[in-house]
Amino acid sequence: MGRSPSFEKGLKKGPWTSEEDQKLVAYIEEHGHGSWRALPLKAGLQRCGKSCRLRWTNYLRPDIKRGKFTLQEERTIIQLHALLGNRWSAIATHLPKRTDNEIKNYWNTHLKRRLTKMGIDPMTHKSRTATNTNLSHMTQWENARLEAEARLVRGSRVVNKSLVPQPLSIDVLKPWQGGITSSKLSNLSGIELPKNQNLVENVEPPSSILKDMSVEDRLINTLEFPKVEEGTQNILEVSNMMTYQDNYLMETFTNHLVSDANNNQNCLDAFEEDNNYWSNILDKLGNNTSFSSIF
DNA sequence: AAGAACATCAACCGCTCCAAA
DNA sequence: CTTTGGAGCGGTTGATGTTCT
Repeated sequence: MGRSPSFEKGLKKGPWTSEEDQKLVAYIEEHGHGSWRALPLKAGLQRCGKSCRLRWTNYLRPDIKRGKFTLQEERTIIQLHALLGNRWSAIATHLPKRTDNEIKNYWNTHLKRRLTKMGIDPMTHKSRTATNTNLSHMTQWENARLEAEARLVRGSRVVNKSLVPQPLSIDVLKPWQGGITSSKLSNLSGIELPKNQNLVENVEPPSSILKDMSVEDRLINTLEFPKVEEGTQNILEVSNMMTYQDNYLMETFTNHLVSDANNNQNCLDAFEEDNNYWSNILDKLGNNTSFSSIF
């Protein structure tokens, strides 16, 4: 509901001059930015505070890395986009010294097009060829999860509606930033976890190790499938597990996409291995027919 | 050499979120 | 509880640069 800059008259727009840059940098280095709205007047700039903030955070800030994205950075962006969608600021927090604007531009001008050329839908990160059997399990997981959530919402099999699974995948990186606990996860997801719910403890990352790990390594090492004793799984557990598995599958798949970007078949072969891994786990759960049968 | 087409990216706009009054 | 306004986010634009014909 903030007042739009368009209400503010006589302010300069368009590209910044080096003189304006110098004024802004000099002011912030001496006083800090403080209130962005008040800054332009104090710094002697004919700009709105919003424009100043943008110029500083996206261009003038000293801790900004510019130039070509590395292969590692590209991998991270694709993986995080698969997990987080177009949440550029969230993605940027995992790419040191890169701004959300820069990542967004790079995605739109390079990565999106590259995935499209490879036959991958850049929004869903799934193959456009629906008949591709290598991806069938992913589709099953997603469909089954959505169906289950729909059922839960209708209340058909849930006693406590607070147990309706929330889209944990969206915020799945947040708990890793400070080590996950049951209460933290509850706060983040809105789910009130039952006391005998052991899933969270099973996916808790070793925080002492976690802090020194790259995002990629965290993904690989954190998304371990929790042990579930026969007969103890409930809708919430299974749905949460599926969310984590979706993320794991997407992560491994994008790894192969980027590292072997020119060879689709190799990507898919490698992905099949990962997919088989999860199929084996399903077998251990005693669900040999399909993912949907869990529900 | 010229201009059309395409690519890039800084910057803007409209919107939401959230803390403070 | 409601209102206000600052901060931040994501989508989009448009100026500029590069490649193609």
